[in-house]
Amino acid sequence: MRPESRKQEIINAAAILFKEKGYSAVTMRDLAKAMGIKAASLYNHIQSKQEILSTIIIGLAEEFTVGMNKIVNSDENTIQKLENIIDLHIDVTLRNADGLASLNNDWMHLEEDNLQYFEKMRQEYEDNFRDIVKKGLEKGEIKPYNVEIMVFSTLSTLRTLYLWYPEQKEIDSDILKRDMISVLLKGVA
Amino acid sequence: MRPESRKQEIINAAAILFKEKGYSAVTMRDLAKAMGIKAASLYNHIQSKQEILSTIIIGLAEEFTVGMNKIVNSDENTIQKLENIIDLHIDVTLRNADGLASLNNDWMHLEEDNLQYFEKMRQEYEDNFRDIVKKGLEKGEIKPYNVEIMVFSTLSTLRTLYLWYPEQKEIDSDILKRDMISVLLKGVA
DNA sequence: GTCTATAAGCAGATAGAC
DNA sequence: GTCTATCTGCTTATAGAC
Repeated sequence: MRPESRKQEIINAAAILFKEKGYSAVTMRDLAKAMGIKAASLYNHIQSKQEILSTIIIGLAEEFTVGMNKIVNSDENTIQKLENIIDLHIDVTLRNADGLASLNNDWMHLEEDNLQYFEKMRQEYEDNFRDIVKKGLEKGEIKPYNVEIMVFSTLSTLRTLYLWYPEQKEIDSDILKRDMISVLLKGVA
Repeated sequence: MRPESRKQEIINAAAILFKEKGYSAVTMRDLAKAMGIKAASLYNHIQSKQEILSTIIIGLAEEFTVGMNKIVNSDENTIQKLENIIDLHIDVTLRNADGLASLNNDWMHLEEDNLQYFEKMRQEYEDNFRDIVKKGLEKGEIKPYNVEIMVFSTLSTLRTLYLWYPEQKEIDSDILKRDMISVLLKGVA
């Protein structure tokens, strides 16, 4: 383990608490107790509770934005692009499952500019996803079901991985990727 | 519209607010404002904020428990059982999408007995789902992928329907059921 | 059934000592 | 970098008038 800055330690501890109870239900006193210090001491490292939340969420949202842009601009076919999106979500989940809880459930507690910035990134991510599916449908690379249903179904599974994967330590990440791709693309029946 | 009791009106208004900001971030003053009265007046109809939450969540959890028990005890094959589970989730979502937000995101704020009761129902629901998939796999009715991945993937899509379906008013509920069954059981590729 | 007034406690955050 | 002490405002909930 490489040493982390005190600020990053606080953010990591906060992400765990936010995952358990949600941003609004976690107090600075809860967070301080988890760090083994008093609440006032936290403010020597961070500016506000809000700064912790925005650091967690915006960083992750930017990772997804960068990853999706690479996939969209590649010249692979539709199925390969969908596989790469699944890969992207699994990779981010393995690296920061706790933070993804905040991104999924507490983004609405972002303030001002960060809220707008986040919503813009999320909208663009979904639009990119939808375009990939639409083009695949036009080219006959995927089945002619309702586009919104396919996008929603896949995305909601990938977005909820953070809740489930940490419990499944016995599943190797390569098997996870392979079976997740199979289940989402080819179904279970 | 049949007339609703004032208590039920309050619970419905609360479910909408809980969906938007989460249980902890919604104050009794917020709820009172939504109802057009003062916060103190709410207590003439309900005992506590906690009572509102448990009424929303426990009622829905019991609906899922009853529905799942019927499916488990039927003599249909695995694919039909999975279709019936999809049906169950779509039906409950159409009837009370707002309440499902609390069930999914705010169950951890239940207290004492209700928390234990909820967790027991959720565990049994997941166990029943897993058993259906396992038996289908043994009988060769579904594909030999990792059981946990299939259960998680399907269940996370169904659990997140509440976020997405209210936005998709142009999709007929029969088309939703048909394509949802196709996408989850047969995949998109 | 709704109101005003208010209790009792907890929230995020700051000041200043060590 | 952490502490104690404290401010200010907001939280759920109650009491009692109308």
